[in-house]
Amino acid sequence: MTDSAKPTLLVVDGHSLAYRAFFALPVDNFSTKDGQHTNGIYGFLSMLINLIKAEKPTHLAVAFDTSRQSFRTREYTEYKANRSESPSEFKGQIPLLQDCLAAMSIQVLQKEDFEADDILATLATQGAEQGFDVLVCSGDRDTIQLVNEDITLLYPNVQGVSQLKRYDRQAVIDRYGVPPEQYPDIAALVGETSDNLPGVPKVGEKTAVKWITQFGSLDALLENADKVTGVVGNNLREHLDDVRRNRTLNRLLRDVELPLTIDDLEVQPMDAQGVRDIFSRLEFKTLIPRVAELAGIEQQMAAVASAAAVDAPVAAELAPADLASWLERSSGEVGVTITIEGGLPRRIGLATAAAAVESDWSAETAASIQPWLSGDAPKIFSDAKPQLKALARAGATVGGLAFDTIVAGWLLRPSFPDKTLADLVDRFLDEKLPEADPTQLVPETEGATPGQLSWYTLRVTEALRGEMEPAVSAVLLDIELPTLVTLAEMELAGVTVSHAKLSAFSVELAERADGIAQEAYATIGREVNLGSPKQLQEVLFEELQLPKTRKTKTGYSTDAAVLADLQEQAPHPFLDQLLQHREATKLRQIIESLDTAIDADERVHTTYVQTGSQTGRLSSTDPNLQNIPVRTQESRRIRAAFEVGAGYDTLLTADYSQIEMRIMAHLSEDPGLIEAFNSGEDLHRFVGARVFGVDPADVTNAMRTKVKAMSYGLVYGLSAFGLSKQLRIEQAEAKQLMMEYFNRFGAVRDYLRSSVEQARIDGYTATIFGRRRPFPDLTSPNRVLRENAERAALNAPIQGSAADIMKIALFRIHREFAAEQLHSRVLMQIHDELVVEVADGEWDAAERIVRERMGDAAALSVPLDVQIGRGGDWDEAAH
DNA sequence: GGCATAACGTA
DNA sequence: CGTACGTTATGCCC
Repeated sequence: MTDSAKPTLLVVDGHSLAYRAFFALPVDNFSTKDGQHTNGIYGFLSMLINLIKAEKPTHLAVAFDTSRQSFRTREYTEYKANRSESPSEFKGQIPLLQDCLAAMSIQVLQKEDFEADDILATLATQGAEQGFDVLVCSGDRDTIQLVNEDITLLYPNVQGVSQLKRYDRQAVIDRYGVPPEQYPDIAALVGETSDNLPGVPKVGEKTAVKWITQFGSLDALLENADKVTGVVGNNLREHLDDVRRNRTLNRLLRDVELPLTIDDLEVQPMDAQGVRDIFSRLEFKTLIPRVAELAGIEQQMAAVASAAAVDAPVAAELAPADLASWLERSSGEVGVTITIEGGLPRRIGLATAAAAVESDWSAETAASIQPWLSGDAPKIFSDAKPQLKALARAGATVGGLAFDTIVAGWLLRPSFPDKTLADLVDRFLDEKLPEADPTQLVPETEGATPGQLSWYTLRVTEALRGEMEPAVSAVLLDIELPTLVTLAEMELAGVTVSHAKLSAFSVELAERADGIAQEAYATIGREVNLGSPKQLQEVLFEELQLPKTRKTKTGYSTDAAVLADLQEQAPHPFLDQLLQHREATKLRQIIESLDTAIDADERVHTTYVQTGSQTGRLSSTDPNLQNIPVRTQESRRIRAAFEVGAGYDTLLTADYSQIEMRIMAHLSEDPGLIEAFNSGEDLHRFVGARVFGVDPADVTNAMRTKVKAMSYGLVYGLSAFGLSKQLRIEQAEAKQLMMEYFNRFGAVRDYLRSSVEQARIDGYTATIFGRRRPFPDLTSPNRVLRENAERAALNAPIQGSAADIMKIALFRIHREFAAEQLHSRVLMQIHDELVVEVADGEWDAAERIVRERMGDAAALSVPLDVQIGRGGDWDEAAH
């Protein structure tokens, strides 16, 4: 412990200690949900808090390096030249760490051209002169030279930064055999690999100490180098200049000009609000109380917390008529919450920043607020779609949708599982939304009421807006919210599915599956569960002794690709029977799930999950209408069960052809690819002609298949390995194909490379319209993680831009149908395809609107080609 | 009932 | 060792 009569100055090397923490703590456990790595920050702060608690410094500073360049690199260009660039996950943490220190009112020092250790040396020297007990905390051994009666070094041990070893003068002598001021002499002789400073070959600490002790000083040793015998003596004589250089470079400067004095380092009260804000942002929940305790600011912290966690206002229960007058008196945006029971509105809660009101939903309520609800007055929801649907069922329409917290939260962090307002309150306000405990019959805690939920919705909105870049905000307002309204109506509309067609097919398939199963049992001489991969493995690899296949977590794969391979290597009738059985049962499953989803109106109402993907695509559940089979002739019988509904004339399908390749052409500006799309020639034929150097007319089917696989693979970040597997060709041939392809379409390769590089720099990808997707793993040292991220980052702008374009087309079609007072309506979206139910006499108008709005949804450097089909059912309408 | 896994359907 | 999804049955857990 330090002498309590003397003030204590603690100076810390922020860079070296945070760097150690970075490698000591697993990055996976220390990342915010949006992917910001915090292990270095956390480790450093944790250490610093412990240090302050133990040492109680009166004065404190943390020094950082400014860059790798310093006066030392100018003197000796090789200095530290062997160090690899510090990982960008680490670099990004330094500014955040400095923000934390600023909030904790701790002085941060850095100076161009000097290293952190020079600043430490200067401060320590000044502090000692001014009568301080000085503690230097650094992970750099050069700071050993600073130790004297007044200056103690705290040096992290190998495990990390949690344990600091205390070096006073005696401890240095005990450990290194020389007093601190002579340690740089030892280091100069031995050299410092991490600084790229070679020493005398074969000379380690032992020899160096022996020499210094024997000759008394480094200078004396160098003058008498001829007296040193043996191989090491020769080595010494040959490396005198290296030693002198090392000694020059490892001397820390003690007279760096600094913009402040030791007095300025006096420990200051922390900014409780600031600490809370930045620590919350970094999700340092446990550090907050530790800092608070340290600073003696529990009270302030608690005050800040409770000031932030304002209790929701008690929502006043209003009579229906009073809702309208309350709304008239309110101004600005209103938070809206509709609770739903049996698909219909049950209660409504409204809130402004100042107050909340609520009411049961009734005909009177509806009448009272309908003018406001359907008008342009701005309304903010959390997960608006089900609420809009419930209102619509009750005959109420909503205008002026200004924000949706769930959709906004997803746009900011598409990888998050935030699906409820409670999640967002937790994450963005760092508060708990009051929730009734569902496990208790009589809950101790009351859940928030609709009015209060609306109030929280407004507060979360404010927090979300604070984080939204204008471009992302534009995606919300210009794409997502109009899409949301459209999706609500599509879900309400549903699509007619013929139970009769499905059940007939299902029976056929069931009979066939049974028949195949019996044959299969006969083949292998026993009954197994053909749906159990586990039992199949026994049959295939033990009983039938077929060659082992691709490994899975639990054994060997029995998937279709593997079974097809096996059939070639070691043909066996069981394999084909199994494949056929799978096909029949799979189709039957899909039919059954579809059939049970048919509602009383004979229609299937899927739910489109607007926040269901990381790229911007929709997903579809209950049932999933985006994976209805289409590949085989037989499976299209399922599509044939999707029929035009009563009161309508026909189905229209419209799909974008090769939209992702077109986006690729646009983004890469590849002249060849752009020409391909402008030429009117079949894309793959055109590309094949270029790649194989033949006339388009002479492109064979095999050639076309290959370039088609290549083109599509590009969008997914394919490898030669993957391509060879897909096409069942040699890897060398796949490699050759890729080379030829890129020779002809070089800009495509350039674009793909540069787009991943840009994402690595930015930390996210962006679509043409500004939708972002973060990719923290692009700089991961873990190769698997990094390469997975690279492929996903390659694909995200392309898939995402296609999704943006389809959404824009979709809601514009929806709006134009309404504007032209058509009864026709969009029913389904399958990523690049729309299915429209066309009313009597509206074909021409509907076809024109769909074609035009899909065609002009985005202005790319190539046209957007739209294929349209017509028929009484989905299969017929396909073209 | 809840969970992970393998398999497979779509764009 | 090609992206993005959702659903199903099995097999295991409690």
